[in-house]
Amino acid sequence: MGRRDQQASASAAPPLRKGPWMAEEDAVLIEYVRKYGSRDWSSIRHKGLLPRSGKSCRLRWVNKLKPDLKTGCKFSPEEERVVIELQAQVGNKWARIATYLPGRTDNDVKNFWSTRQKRLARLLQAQSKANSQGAPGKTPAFRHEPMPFQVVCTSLALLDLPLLPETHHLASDFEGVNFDHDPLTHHGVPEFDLLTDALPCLDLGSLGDVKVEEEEMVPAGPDGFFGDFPVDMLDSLNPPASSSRP
DNA sequence: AAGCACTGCAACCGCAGTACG
DNA sequence: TCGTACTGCGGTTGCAGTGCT
Repeated sequence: MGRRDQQASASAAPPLRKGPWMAEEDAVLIEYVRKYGSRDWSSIRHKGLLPRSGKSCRLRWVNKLKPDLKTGCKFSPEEERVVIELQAQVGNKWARIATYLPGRTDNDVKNFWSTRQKRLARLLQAQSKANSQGAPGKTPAFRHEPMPFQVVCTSLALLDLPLLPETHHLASDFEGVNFDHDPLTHHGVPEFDLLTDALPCLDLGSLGDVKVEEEEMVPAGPDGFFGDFPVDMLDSLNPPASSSRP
C-alpha cells in the first residue's frame, strides 16, 4: 500500500483507543501477524481491524504476544549478571542488551534495571544515613551512563556471581584499586570505597526526600539480588578501613 | 478491616533514524 | 530535495497487586 493510500484510509479509521488491551484485541493482533507478519502496524488501524495506533500494536506484540517470551518469570541470576555487565559496557541500550537475553524484551530489561536501581539506591542510602547520622536522603534517578565498574562488581558480588571474562577489561579503566587477578576479593566484594563511588552514580542529590526506616537496613524478601544475600553482607558495604581510595 | 506505602509491570510519550512519494 | 509516515528506542507514568501499620 502506498503512503497516500494509507493517508486516505487513515481518515476513515476509528478513533484511537488507549489503555489496557482486551483479550479480543490480542486475538485480532495475533491473527493479523499470522496473516501479514510483524510489519505494517499502521495498516491494522487503517484496515479497521483495531482502534489502536501502529505503535501500540507493535509494542503489544513485541512485549506480550510474541512467541517464546518469558512472561511472568523472574530474571535468573545469570540473566541479572548479563544485564549488569552489559549495562556497564554499553549503558542504557536496553534493546541491545535484550538481544543477549532470549525471551526478554527491552521493556523487561528496562523495568528490571530501574527496579534494581531503586533498591540499590535505597540500600546505599540507608547505609549512608547510618554512617552520616541522618542527613535527609533522596530517591535515585535513572542514570544514563554505564554503571561504574566498582558498582558492577558489588552487584555481582551480592549475587555471588563471578565477573564474565568479557568484562574484565573494565577493570583497567578503574584506577586506585588493585584487583590482582580476581576483581572480587574477600567476602566477594571488591576493595574500594563503595559508598563514595556508588552514590554519585546514583544521583542521590537531585531528588525528593525519602524516609528510610531502620528495618530497611536489613534486606528482606526472597526474590533475588538484595533479598538473597546474607544479612551480614551489608557489613561489607562499609568502606573498608584500609581503603585504597582517599 | 481500612488506609497507606511500596513494588512490579504494562502502556504511553517524545524523539531520532529511515523509507518512501 | 523535501515533507510525511513508519519504525524503533529510551524514558516516564499510571495502575493493580501486595504488604505493612
